[in-house]
Amino acid sequence: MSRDSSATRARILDCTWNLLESGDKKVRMADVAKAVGVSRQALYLHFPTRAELLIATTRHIDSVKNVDARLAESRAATSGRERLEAFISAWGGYIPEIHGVSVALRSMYDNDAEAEEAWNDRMQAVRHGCVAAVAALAADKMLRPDLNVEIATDLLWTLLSVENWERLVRDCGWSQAEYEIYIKRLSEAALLAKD
Amino acid sequence: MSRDSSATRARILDCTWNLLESGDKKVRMADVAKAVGVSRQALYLHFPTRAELLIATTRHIDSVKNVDARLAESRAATSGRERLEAFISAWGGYIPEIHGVSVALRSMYDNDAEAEEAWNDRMQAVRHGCVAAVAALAADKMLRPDLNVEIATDLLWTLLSVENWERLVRDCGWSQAEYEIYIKRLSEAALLAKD
DNA sequence: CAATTAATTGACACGGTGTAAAGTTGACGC
DNA sequence: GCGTCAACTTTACACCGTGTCAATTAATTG
Repeated sequence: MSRDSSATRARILDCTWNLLESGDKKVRMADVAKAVGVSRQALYLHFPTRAELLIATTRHIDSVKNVDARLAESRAATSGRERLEAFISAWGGYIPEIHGVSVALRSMYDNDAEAEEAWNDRMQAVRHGCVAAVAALAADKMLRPDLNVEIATDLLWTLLSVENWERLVRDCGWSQAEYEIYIKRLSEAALLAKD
Repeated sequence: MSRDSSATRARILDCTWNLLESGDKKVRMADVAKAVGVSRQALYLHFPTRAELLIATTRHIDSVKNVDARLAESRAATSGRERLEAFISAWGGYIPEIHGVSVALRSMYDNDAEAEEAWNDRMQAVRHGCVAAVAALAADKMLRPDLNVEIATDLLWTLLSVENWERLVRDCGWSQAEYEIYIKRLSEAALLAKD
C-alpha cells in the first residue's frame, strides 16, 4: 500500500477520543479531520458515517482501557455483597473514561438508529453485570425481602446509569471517590436486607 | 385585529404539546405547522425559534396542569417523612405529563444554549423541592447520620431525575404506580436513619 | 516503469432552521 | 363602502452539517 491505512485509522480514533474527552462538545466531522490533519473526506474513507466513527471510538477505548478485564474482576468476588461492590467499582470507575463519547452517542440517539442501538448494546452489557450481582446477593439471601430479582436488577441498573454519574459528578461537583462511596451505600441501602 | 393572534398562539402550543406527547419524536417546525393547519412561517410570527416554542410549550403545560398547586401540597405535610413522600408523589406524578417536551428539550440541550437553560431552570425548581424535603427530614432528626444535608439533597435530586423515570417506566416497563412505590422506598432507604 | 491505493480538492444534494419580501384576506373605524 | 392595519400566505433563499461523487496527486511496491 502507499500509506498505512490502519495507522491513520488509529490516528482518527485517537483524535476523536481526545476531542470528545476534552469536552468541547460540537465534535463535527470537520473538527476531527482538522485535528487529525487530514481532509474531511478522508474520514469517510475509513468510517461510513459519523455514528460509526463514534461507535468505533468507543470500541477503541474499550480495548485500550481493557474494560473486559476490569469487569471480570467483579466476577471473582466470593460473597454477594463483595461482588456488588466490586461491580460498582469496576463500572463506576469506567464511566468517566467513556463519558465524552457517551455524551456524543446519546446526543444523536434520537436521530440515528445506529447510535441508539450502539448505546443500548452498551447499556445491556452493564445490565448483565447488574443481573449477576443481584443473583449473587439473592444466593446469599441478602436481598431485601420486598424486592424480587427483576425489580432489584432494574433498580441497580438505574442507579448505575451514566446519567446519574453526570448528575452527581458533573452537576453536583462530587469527586469520583465520593461518587463511588455514596453510590455503593445507596445501592446497598436499596438492595440489601437489613440484618 | 383581523384574526385573533393569541388564539392561534394557543392552538400552536396545544398542537406542539400533542405532537410531543404522541411520542412521534421528530417534531419539526413543519410538523407543527401542518398539525395546526398553518404555514411554517406563521410559527415564526409567534415564536422566534424552535427552542422558544418548546419552552413556551412547557410553560403552557405547567399552567394547564397546575404544577405549582401540586407541589404546594407537599409543603403542607407535617412530618419530614410525610413531606418527602408527598413531594415524590407530586413530582413523580408530574413527570409523565411533561415527558414528551422534556425529551425534545433535552435532545437540543447540546446545540442550543437557550434550551439548556430552560431545562436547567426546570431541574433547579425540582432541586428546591428536594432541599425542602431534606431540610424537613433533618429537622425531624430522621436523616441518616452518614449524610449531610447537601449530599442528601444531591442524592434525592438524582433519584428523582426524569432520566431515572424513563429508565424504569419506559425501558424497564414499570407502571407509574410501581415507579412511585419503589422510588419512595428507595429514597427512604437512601435518606432515612434506620431506627 | 506500471500498478495500486491513500489521500486531496472541489463540487453538490439533502434536510432542517431561520430570514426576507411581496401579496392576500378579513375585521374594524370612519 | 373604503381604507387601513395586522394576521397569515407563498416563494425564495442563506446557512450548516452530513454524506456523495469524480477527477487528480503522490507514494509505495512488484
